[in-house]
Amino acid sequence: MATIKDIAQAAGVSLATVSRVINDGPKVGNDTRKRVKKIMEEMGYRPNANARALVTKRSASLGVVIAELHDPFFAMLAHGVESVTRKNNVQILLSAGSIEKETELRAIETLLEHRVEAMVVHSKALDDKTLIEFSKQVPGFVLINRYIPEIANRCVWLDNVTGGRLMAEYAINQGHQHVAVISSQYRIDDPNQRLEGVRTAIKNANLVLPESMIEYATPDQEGGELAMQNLLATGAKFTAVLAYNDAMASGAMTMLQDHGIAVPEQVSVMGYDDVLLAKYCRPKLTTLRYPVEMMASKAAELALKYASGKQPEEGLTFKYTPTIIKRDSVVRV
Amino acid sequence: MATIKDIAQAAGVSLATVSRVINDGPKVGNDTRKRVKKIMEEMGYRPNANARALVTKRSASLGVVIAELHDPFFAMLAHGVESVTRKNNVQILLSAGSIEKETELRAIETLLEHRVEAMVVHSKALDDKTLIEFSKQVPGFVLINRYIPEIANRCVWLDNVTGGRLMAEYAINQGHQHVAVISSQYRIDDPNQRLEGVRTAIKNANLVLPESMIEYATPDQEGGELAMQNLLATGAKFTAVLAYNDAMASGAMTMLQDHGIAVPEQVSVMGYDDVLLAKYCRPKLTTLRYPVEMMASKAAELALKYASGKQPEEGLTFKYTPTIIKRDSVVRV
DNA sequence: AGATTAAGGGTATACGTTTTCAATAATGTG
DNA sequence: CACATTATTGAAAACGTATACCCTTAATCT
Repeated sequence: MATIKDIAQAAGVSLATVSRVINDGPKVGNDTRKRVKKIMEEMGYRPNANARALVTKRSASLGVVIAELHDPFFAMLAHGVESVTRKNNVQILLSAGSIEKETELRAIETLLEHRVEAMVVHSKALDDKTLIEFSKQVPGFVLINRYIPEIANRCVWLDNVTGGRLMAEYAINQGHQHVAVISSQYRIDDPNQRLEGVRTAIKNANLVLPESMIEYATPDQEGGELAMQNLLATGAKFTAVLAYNDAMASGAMTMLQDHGIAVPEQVSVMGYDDVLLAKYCRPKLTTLRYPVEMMASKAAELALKYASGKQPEEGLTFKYTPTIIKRDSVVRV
Repeated sequence: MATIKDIAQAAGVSLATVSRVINDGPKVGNDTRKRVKKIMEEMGYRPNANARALVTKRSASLGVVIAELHDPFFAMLAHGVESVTRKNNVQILLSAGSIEKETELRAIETLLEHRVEAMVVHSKALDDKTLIEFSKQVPGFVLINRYIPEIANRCVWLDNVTGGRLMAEYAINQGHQHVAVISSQYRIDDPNQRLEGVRTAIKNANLVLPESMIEYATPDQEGGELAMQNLLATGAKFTAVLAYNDAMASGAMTMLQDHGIAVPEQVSVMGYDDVLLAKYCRPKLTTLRYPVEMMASKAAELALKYASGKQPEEGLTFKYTPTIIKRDSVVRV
């Protein structure tokens, strides 16, 4: 592969001149510029990004750490990031961390070895201290779907407590007095916060949520089915089910229908996240919209901004609040 | 950030020795090795991947070109690749090409600038010649979901013609004499090949497929709805619908149900790809399994293998054949 | 005892860029 | 025409790492 040196030789100029042409530098004559460009074209020259990153100490790439790509939620996240990196001619370096401490750590470290100065990180397994430490090493370090007070201005997150509250309030306003909850068995922040919001709303309405009306399972369709099966087995009475996410909601609906219980006529179901599947399943899911894609774009922009030297403002954070998307899985009683 | 030089100084050894320690090189005593390692740990040393790539001419990363991340199909593809790169300690460089010539080209070129020697490429917009040219420049160049005879040993692809045939044969074997087809309006290879297979099967069964029974639309749920609407509007009679993919099938089902037509009792529907949604929608979709994830892993392994110097065998190619997944959207008539 | 070898470690160069500084040529000014 | 600018170019150093080659020293062999 042709290097800058080859071009210089072929054009009869110095390395410096060629470099200036490549970077549209100012101090080069019009005729030489044209000549060099022509030769670059002919020889199929391609700048070496590694050499460039080495000397400039800037990598023109952004690191992304997510859990699992085949989860639609993360696919949307990645897409949100990609749309802004493409605009800015920045390359994406992708690492999956699968919500495991070891893996998340290695993912970030690999990115660090590549000297990316911008990073969008989705981490649930690492503790606050570790992440704060990383944020000191990487100017454009941004967390998504997580809030850490000490680095609030690097956090793009969803207000899950409010989300949970909105969800429950909506069900209650639709006349539901007996609600069941299907939560995730992984005790990371998100399910806890959503549950907390739900509890608050129920308390405010002077209703009760017995522990027996809460089922925990894996946050996917199978988990939703299983949780609903357990709920039905206990013989508990409820007219609405609030699920941790859309996949669980979908599973719950399937199980209800399999038991001859009509959704939403006999039992209403609510999801959370508004991923693709919410529109595809039947009945269409009433859910809470988590604007991941928008948030991911925001995070990427932020990361790029901070990376380019702009200092994060103090006392600022990027909080989003989910909104109810009314479809067909909830009905007034 | 500490460099090899700093470590050498702190440890009172030469650069070469430190480098040897880092790479588990042979010519260094046990005690020095330990001492250097300890100092590296203390100073938080991290090798600079760019410098390393520059001097070794190897990048320890694999480039991936796909269309759009938020399409579940590509999310699964990316996931398949990721699972093998993680095992091999290789980083993913991701570029989206959105099935546009310009964008796909830029995506590959950016990857080339990073000097990745392994690449898994999903390209539909670039012509054979261009891709063959690239394959000469990148030792580990592998195409996924595309077949080019000249570089057959670098192609991991699905036999779409056979897939289309299997699909139609299944419907016919279930007694369906009048089938409609919903295809993609984008005239890239895939829909054409699938359609070709369908046509063959119908001809073999001495049935006919009038052009009026084929509708073209965007390959998503909306497209499926629209296509079905058009089909219904013409008043055509059919008992089975073969869709280009699962999303279109799902849209078609929705529209049928909205018109009070029961699926599968009155009309059977078949999808293609077997993405997540096929299991989530109601009735569950009978579809053709496209083992993307497995194929993507294969492609990644191949790319890494070729990149490490192993020559591609002549006269070899990696063809996969889809299989029918029987669920609930097709019924015997 | 001298020669040979092996182990451990150091020196220096290369990888492909960018960028600072100095040098030259071209242009303008009085 | 002499001088001061300005525009264009070149030489060289630096970025952080790997490695081929050379130099010690001590151990082994004849």
